[in-house]
Amino acid sequence: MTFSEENYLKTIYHLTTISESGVSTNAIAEMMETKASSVTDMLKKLAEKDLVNYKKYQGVSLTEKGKLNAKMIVRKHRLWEVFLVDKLDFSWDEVHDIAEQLEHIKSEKLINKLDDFLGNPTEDPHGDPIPDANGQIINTEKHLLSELSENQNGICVGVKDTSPEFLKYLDKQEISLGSKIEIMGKESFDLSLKIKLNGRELTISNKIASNLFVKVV
Amino acid sequence: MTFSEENYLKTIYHLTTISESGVSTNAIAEMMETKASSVTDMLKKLAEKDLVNYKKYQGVSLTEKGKLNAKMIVRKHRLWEVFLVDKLDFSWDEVHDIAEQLEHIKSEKLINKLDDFLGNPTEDPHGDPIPDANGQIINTEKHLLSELSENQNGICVGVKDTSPEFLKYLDKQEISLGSKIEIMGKESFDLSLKIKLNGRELTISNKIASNLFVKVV
DNA sequence: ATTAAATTTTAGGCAAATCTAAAAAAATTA
DNA sequence: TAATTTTTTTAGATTTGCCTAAAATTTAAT
Repeated sequence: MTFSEENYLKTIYHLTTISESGVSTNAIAEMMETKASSVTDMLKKLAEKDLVNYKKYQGVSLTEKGKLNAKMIVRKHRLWEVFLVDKLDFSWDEVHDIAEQLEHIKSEKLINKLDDFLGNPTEDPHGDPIPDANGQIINTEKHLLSELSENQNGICVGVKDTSPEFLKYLDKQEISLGSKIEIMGKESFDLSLKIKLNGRELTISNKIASNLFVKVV
Repeated sequence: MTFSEENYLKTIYHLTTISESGVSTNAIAEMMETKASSVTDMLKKLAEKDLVNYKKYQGVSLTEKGKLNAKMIVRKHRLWEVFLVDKLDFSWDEVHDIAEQLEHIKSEKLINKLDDFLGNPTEDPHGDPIPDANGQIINTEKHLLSELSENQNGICVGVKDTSPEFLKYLDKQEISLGSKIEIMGKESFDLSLKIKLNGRELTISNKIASNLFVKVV
């Protein structure tokens, strides 16, 4: 499989997990910052290889084969991210672009040895699940912090927005995966939250709270 | 720089270190298992980018810029090999093909952090020197084991032939980097050597001895 | 010094992945 | 439902990297 084919597969996979239904040509084009006509070309090629179900004008979905391939790419991407953060001491806002390259390295043995070396992690530095060697994914129940009500407690398990800007903000506030968050109060006017984090009280906007995933405890 | 350009640069670099003089189109084609006409095409492109000095029918050499680029690719290749062997527990005959892919990952920060993580090694698992971040190479004086005479001692510092077959043979004989080798005797008929290795005596052919680099002690 | 052989380059083509512009189909709206 | 808008596909070019076959150049041999 070429890099380009892998990138299309990954994009279709991500779009499917967001909306479940068939994926449109335009949605793919937009996410990949390419033209719809280029997408059509590639979809034909992927259909030829039995990686997607494609019918003209009808949108596209992954076949089982395609889904497994996509999961393996996601697996590689997220394992490399763990490597970069845990072993090479990158911060979580820096790793995406490098992992984007590393995810295309072809060697099953490599990725499985890397998995062991990292201690078989189940989540990447952003809290997203890492598929195992068979494509199995363990999903921890997660909620947006903004959905919790007063006096509920959560542990930060992931982010919705993964942009460097947001991640840097979190670093500044010392919010990271595993942080324990208590909802002290919710301002009904703007939905901002007063929370207790690492023993310290602070206020965060609804925009922040709706991009933080927590596990309710 | 594309993968293909990087591969050409690396090939020219390796051919230059072997023979010093200008590199011929055919030599490149042979090493890369491609056609001479393809090489010509690429040489024009590299010359355009000021990475090689190229005159029709006159062979090619690297510019300073080209040489530095090539060294950085070699640096990446060899650091990744160290990672694979030291951290992921690959054996030295398995790492070449994977490193061949990893060497094209683009991120200076990544490679320098990897370098630190590995403890700034100066040699790869085959004993070949690793250029530093500035392209500087520390060359240890090395000789072929076959060039030593009776009663001289050496420490294995590298291999000339890096084929999996040869490397597996060495593993079987328990010869690795750092092994101390004493020349007990040399058979004038076939130039085979009787050596002492890790306290144990064994006989090796001239073919083996002329593919093992040692540091004389 | 010619001729023959080997090397290298040019010319023309092909496949992958992209693009623009135009045509076709589907969805939306009046 | 008919017209309009949006989405999607097709048609035709372009670029990169490769190929084959033929021409040009250099090297070697007689």
